[in-house]
Amino acid sequence: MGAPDQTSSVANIVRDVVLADNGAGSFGGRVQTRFPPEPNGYLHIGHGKAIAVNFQIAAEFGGVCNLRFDDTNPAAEETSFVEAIVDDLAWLGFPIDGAPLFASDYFQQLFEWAELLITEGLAYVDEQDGATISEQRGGYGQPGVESPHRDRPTEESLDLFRRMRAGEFAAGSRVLRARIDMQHENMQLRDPVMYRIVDAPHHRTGDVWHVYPTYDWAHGQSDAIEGVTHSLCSLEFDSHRPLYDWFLEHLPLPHDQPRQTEFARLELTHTITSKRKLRKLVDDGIVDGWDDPRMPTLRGLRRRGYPASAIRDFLDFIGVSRTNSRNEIELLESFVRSELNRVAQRRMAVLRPLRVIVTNWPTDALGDPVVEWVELNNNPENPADGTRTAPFSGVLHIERDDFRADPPPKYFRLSPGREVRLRGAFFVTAHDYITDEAGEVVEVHVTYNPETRGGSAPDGRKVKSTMHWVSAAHAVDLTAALYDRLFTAEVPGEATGEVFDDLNAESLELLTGCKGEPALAAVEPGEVVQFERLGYFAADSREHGLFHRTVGLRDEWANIQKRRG
RNA sequence: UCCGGGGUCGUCUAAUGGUAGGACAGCGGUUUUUGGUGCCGUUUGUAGGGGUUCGAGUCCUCUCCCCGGAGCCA
Repeated sequence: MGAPDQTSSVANIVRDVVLADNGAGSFGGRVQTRFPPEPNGYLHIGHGKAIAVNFQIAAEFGGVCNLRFDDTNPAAEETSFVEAIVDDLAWLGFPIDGAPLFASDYFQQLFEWAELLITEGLAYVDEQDGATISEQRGGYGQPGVESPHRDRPTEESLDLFRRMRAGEFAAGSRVLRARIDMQHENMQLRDPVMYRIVDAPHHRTGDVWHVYPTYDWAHGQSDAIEGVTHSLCSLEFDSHRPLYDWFLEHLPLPHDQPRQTEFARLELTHTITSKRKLRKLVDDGIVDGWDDPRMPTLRGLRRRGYPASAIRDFLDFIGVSRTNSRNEIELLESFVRSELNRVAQRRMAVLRPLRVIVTNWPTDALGDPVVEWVELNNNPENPADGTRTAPFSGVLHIERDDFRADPPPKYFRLSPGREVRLRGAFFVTAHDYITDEAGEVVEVHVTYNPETRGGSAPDGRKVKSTMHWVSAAHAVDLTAALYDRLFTAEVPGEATGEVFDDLNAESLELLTGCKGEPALAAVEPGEVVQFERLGYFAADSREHGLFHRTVGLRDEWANIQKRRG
């Protein structure tokens, strides 16, 4: 028996509600959900959770999940976002069936239902300005004040509302309000606005409409029109639920009345999930765009080299609850590492080269160092990935960190007198090194042992360290852009945006002069390789020779150093 | 201030009123031609006080703390 399975594909809170409904015979046992983004930006990791929950709960209960764009505010919405969202959904692994749905397709129905509410005395046109309405709403524990237009004849409201639609009035001059209860303890029920006049053209309906429904008036109604049974949303809509229900209870619905259930949204440490802030990064040119590998957008993560399957596994694992929480980015990274460890090809590269001369390496008739090709595993985790060969010669580069003239305790890499293995090649022993005026080591001299070709000694003796290397004459220069956790910094500033404001182009850490073995040419755009001992890097899908750090490797030596202070 | 929602290891998340478990993070080993991977072990938790019960994370009660709500945003 293994460990109990705690990675339920659908979280308890949501499943329990569905199960209870099914048990009670609600919705005739039918389950239908929807993912309702507003097309005013790109999807990010936070949306991923909503996507996973909605699509998976539908799948688990044999239902469908619609992609419906909540395009009720023409101000910031664009068709390009619609296309990108459909695309990102497919990449994440939740391709939609056919064309997406739009709240804007229901504008006419919504309008007619609004007329119905007016007729029944449940809605009225208010012509006070926003500030006045807001003031009259009162405050927490404070009474509200009824609008002077609240009791106007229904015929008058109907007439005004139709003229609002026709564009007779200026934006902001009139709104349609639900007539509920100005003394309600829940502010959402104090005569909420259903329609406002907006002059901007809509990305789909153009200038046909001059009034647009608010979220509250559009969302539940759209759910009802589509036959959604379970409308899953985040915690901040909790106080909207009574309003969601109120509207639906007063309408002649074509299906059973949908039920709204709230759960906590996904937050991650070191990660900005505010669309507003992400947009600012793009608008201010601090990042290249929405797909900049430093962005937590799905396309950013994609370009950074995060496998979609790893994101899905993570989303699946964290579950859903009503507890406000913030997951550690390390947990996501562990899923990324685990997938990449399985599939990523291994390559050798050095970021900060240190020249190594093999003093006893043979030369040919012309006096040039001999070149020998050695065989290396592409991925020890998967022998089926085969081997490759790399050229070895008398002048090499190793990582600067891999040599210490004066090694501290527990340092197993190269140092004077110490024998180490150069991966797949030979054992070498350092016997000398050269420093510059500043005392920096600039060159190390080693001797190799011809008996150890392939990396093992005939006498079976062990070495404590195996190091990666590249042949200086054969190495290719890469520009490895190491975007690490940028928008990031711990919580205090993150929530308020202070850290965000500190960001600038200089924050970018760019390392150049990276040397890599020729086999790198075989890396396809977008493909992720593991540079041994350095981490996982994604070859950029657009710019040749550019690599993004996907995620680092666990580094025990770094931990040892950290502990020593 | 009023209403609503929450509070289980450091972080997330489990536990028909019946042994508080898992993952990540940490720590210590071990294996290893990556200080990677794997494997083994291990530290740490029910916000607090009362109560009901043979037995409470779970039920009752009081207190404390956190989050959300007064857009013509979603």
